[in-house]
Amino acid sequence: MTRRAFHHEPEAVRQKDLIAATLDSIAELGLAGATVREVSYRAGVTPGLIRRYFDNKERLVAAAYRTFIADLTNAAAAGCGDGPALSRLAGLIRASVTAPVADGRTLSIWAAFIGTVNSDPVMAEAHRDGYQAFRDLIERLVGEVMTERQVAASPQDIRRHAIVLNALLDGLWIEISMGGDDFSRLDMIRIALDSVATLLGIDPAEFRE
Amino acid sequence: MTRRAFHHEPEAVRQKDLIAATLDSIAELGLAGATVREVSYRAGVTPGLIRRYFDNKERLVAAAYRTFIADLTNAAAAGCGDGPALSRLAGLIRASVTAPVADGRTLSIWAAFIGTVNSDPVMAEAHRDGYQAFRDLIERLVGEVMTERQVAASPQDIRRHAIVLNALLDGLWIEISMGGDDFSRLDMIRIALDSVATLLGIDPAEFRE
DNA sequence: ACAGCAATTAATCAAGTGTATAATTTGAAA
DNA sequence: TTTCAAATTATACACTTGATTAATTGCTGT
Repeated sequence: MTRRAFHHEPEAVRQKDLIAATLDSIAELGLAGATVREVSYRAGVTPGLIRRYFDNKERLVAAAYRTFIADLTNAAAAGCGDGPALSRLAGLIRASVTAPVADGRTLSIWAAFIGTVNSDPVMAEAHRDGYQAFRDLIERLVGEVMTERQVAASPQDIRRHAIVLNALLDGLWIEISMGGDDFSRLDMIRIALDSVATLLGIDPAEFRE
Repeated sequence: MTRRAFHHEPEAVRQKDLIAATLDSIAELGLAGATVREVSYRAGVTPGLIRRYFDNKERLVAAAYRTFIADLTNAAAAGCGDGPALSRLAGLIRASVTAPVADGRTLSIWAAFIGTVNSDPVMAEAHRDGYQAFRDLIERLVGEVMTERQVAASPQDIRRHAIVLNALLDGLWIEISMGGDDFSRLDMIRIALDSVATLLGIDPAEFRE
């Protein structure tokens, strides 16, 4: 009997593949379905190999969470581009309510992770690190919009606006991603843009590009 | 050797206790920690007993989800009371951003469940049933507010407002429940009320009771 | 008081889990 | 071509999981 053929891969590639397989497993089978065997099978390797690249399964899952949150934040931020702050904000909003940021797969993975944060200190740390980034991004953007429009706004005002905007975007993202209602007939991008404009005291007409 | 003493309980009581134990386990240990043994231990019974009241562990978890969502919706709706639609809406908002609706335990359970909806058809059904209730509640309330204020609003307008309001409340609920930032210095109730008022085109001053 | 049934426990099982380790293969260096 | 460390596989182990079943207990009606 002969062993299955294999070939060496750089550490970075194997880690990336294992993390991708982990996220796929979680999305399709839930967190409970992301077993060592399932993940290794999807990554095209043998279960034992995982432990060469990650100390624990726990570490693998935590690494997958970090990657996931970073990718998600980047995907949202990628909608910003450059230009005036107002149009960057519009880009962020548009990206937040459309795929690939807003879709069922993303929500499933996110929820599975959030559900563990309370009981798993390792996950809690990974969470705290990654989640602040999005909040900071929005707060900075709101501040720039205010100065750009020469609106006097105290740091407290900006912070309040950022909290509310972040909440609205999170909520819209969840509603769209869950897909319970059919939003097909609705232009969710316009709804999001108009709502944000209203909250910031901006004429919605200025906000549509 | 003697067996442990026990006493009979009505079916409804045992089911309620088992569901409560399930939710406690999920909140404190995550969904993976809600094992048959852990749940039965917390409920003060033996693992085998679960199967007399629930066909599967899957059914138990799904039943726990139904109970959880129903209680959550009721807790939020309980803030409404009666009176003018505007003050009922304010009550709903206040309840949504304060404990026990908005707290870490609730969020953990919610997220754990949502993370399974995509991969578990039984959970998906339980989800779809329960989640519509909150949306309908908000939509009805928005409609009543509009007629009360004699503002002309088409069903589409009301629906749009309900979607946005629901998203904002969901998002604020999540942010507060996650507790990453310290909102201790901020009056989140006022922030929520002001934001909703702005979105509905109502003078925020009218909204504070 | 007691008979009988339903409720509950205790013990067990097969399957699946994460982990550990020895045996094997690969690929690059000499 | 040969060598040899590193990467990968295969196998095994101890443990936990959900489920099953027989034995026992509590309770209610008579």
